[in-house]
Amino acid sequence: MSRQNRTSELKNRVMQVALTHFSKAGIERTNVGDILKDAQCSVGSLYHHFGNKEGIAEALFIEGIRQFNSGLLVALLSRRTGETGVRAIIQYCCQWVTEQPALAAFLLSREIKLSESAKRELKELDRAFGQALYDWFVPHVQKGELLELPRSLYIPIICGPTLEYSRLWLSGRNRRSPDDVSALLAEAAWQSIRGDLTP
Amino acid sequence: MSRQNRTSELKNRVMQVALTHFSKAGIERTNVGDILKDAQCSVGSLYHHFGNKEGIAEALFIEGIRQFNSGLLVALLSRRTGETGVRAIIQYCCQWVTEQPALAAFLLSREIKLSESAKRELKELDRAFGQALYDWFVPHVQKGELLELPRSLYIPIICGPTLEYSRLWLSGRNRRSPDDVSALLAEAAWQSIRGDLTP
DNA sequence: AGAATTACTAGAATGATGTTCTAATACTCG
DNA sequence: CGAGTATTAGAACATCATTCTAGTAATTCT
Repeated sequence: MSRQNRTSELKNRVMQVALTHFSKAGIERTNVGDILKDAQCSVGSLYHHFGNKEGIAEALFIEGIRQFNSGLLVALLSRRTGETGVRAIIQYCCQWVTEQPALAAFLLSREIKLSESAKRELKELDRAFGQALYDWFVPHVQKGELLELPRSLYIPIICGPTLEYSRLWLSGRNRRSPDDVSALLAEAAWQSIRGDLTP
Repeated sequence: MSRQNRTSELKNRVMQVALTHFSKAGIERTNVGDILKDAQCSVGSLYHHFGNKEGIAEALFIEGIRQFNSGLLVALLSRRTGETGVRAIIQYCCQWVTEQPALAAFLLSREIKLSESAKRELKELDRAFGQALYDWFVPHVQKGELLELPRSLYIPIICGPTLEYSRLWLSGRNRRSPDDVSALLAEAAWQSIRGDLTP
């Protein structure tokens, strides 16, 4: 196997192992030694590839956001009405959280203090994602299918309940998975954002 | 001054100082030494009163939840209709977050890994709070003013958007404070939870 | 009041653990 | 092949969180 392949396998292994630990015990409480042992990685390699412990968390975080965003856009962009779009967003979120609880718990916990460079990278991801969403929304808002709101409110209003429910479920406080209640959450999201001129 | 008073002053001082640091840098990244210095407290005292660093966080967390819950109940319990109650909840949340951003940021970040005893204490707080809310809700649901939903969905649906918006604001990503947009959030909450038989 | 107990304070010493450093190894490309 | 670069390895180091031992001051008991 080429060096490139071995290296990228090592990095993936480290990230997987780290995710398991982080989502179980949080970043602070998982110690580097355990990651090294479980991923069969040396101190030197780890610090060469990730810089420090938070570097692993950053890589996981950015990768997770990237994956979530792109999946959401796929689910959304083919929808032709405000209502089907909003419902698709909620369904996607519920399914995503339910299917990868560890990654979801990690992304939803605000435990990571990002470095400046990670912040920049994430800001750019956010900007592009927000723009893509916005572009999808505008025509439906203009038609009156969806409420006109300050731009920064769309995501909280539509996704807030789902994210909050997900946090509760992930922390073990609710029995039914987000996927189990996605229809109710979708209905609530739709009612809160529908415009006056719904077809 | 009596010893009791001096001691409780010290504990408050430590908690205030710790909150400042925690909300600025997170629990992991604030070091005990700084808290000791800023609060003029000795190592021995701190560990005597709080057990360890997380102990301070726990005390802050529980105290914050207690304060938030009781204020919310005061705001809610005097309302006589589903609509005014729901709007009061949102307004209270927005105001609370806007007025004490440091405490809000700390409570909304899921950084704390609670000890078993703290978990128990918090669970009891949660139970009592949930019960009080539920008791207020039931009659309005029965009248058809509010939707009938699984119990675990009321809080996420009503408060989700507000909490999500608050998180974004607290992390510096939105200019307008929750209090500035509370009317919009209240309207969204109301639309998502109103029943079919609204008076 | 005086003695005994308890609550609290103090800071030096310890230990765990994240990170750096130096050196060695293996791959790649000219 | 040989020079340069990416990667690996683990010992050494540095930084804290925490523990320990000893002391002081308040409170309770007799």
